[in-house]
Amino acid sequence: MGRPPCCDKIGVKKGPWTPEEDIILVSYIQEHGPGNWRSVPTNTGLLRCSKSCRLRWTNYLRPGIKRGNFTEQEEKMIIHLQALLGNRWAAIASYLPQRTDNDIKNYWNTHLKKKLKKLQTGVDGQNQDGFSSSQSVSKGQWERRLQTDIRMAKQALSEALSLDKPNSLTDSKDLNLSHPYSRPSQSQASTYASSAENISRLLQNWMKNPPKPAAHQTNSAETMTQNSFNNTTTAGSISSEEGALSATTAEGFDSFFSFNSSNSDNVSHESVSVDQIPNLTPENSVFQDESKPNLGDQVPLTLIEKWLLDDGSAQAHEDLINLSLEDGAELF
DNA sequence: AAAAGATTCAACCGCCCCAAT
DNA sequence: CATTGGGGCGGTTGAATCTTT
Repeated sequence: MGRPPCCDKIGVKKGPWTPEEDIILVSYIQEHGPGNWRSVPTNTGLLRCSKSCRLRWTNYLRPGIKRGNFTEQEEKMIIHLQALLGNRWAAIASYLPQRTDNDIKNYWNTHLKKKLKKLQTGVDGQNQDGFSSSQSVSKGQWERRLQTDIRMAKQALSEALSLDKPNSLTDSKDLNLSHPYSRPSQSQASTYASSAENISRLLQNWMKNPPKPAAHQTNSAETMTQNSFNNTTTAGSISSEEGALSATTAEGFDSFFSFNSSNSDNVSHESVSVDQIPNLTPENSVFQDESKPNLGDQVPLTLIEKWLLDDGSAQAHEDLINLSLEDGAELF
């Protein structure tokens, strides 16, 4: 059985995305919104499979993504969430709205795993990272209690619900709408900055690192009047910390995306409300439908943060249990 | 300065879920 | 009911980059 991979087709391009491809993809999504990935390669002419397009969008081009520089708080959240949820990176990522599951997964595999290993083999007590063993013991106890509570509550709930099918909360679709573990919902509003910001940064970087001779090039976008792009650019190279492009070129590219330069110049890595973006056109607002939990829809996040960062917060724990009863119970 | 080794992370692969037919 | 196929997820890979020798 099993279907052949969607990317096995001849003529489907693999490997790193070029800036031209990024622009094409972003332009298309700006116009049509994310989703219906199957049609993206056909409609855009991109020689990429639909999965590749989706991945590129969700992991890199999607607005509001924060890259690199995980804070200590984020680290702690990831560690505790990983302990709770296992390698369910998408679920973990739902608590860190600005991070992608891929990013978290990578960070876990490259940094946190080692860190924890060190901690386990290291000396007792306070460690260099600020995680104390006593704290983790306390967390461990809490996690066990949490699991037990969830299991009991789940059992009670399902018994109760078996008497009341029509409004059953086991209809996970309804429940998931408000749950942080839920699959991203198209209906969720977003506070993401426009992806134009991402592209703008990307282009800024490209301008900083002028194109190399055409040997590196792939098909160059005909809409661009510039030389062909440097093929090596994309990921990791557009961090906001990178220096500024000359204002004129930045403005030029920004205007290409109906953006003013202040947005792209001042990428704070904080989520930017669509309302805060002066030049955001109605087309851009399609990103409001982007499918990640947003910061405005943050009650569960706040609770779990409270829980993660405050051992003594029994009320937060209770609230969390209440909120995550259904999905949480499935975890154990 | 150069080679070797280590690390990082974007992208791919294969599997699963589930809605549509 | 079974089948199909799109979308999503987690694991893995490998090229690029960084660090050490």
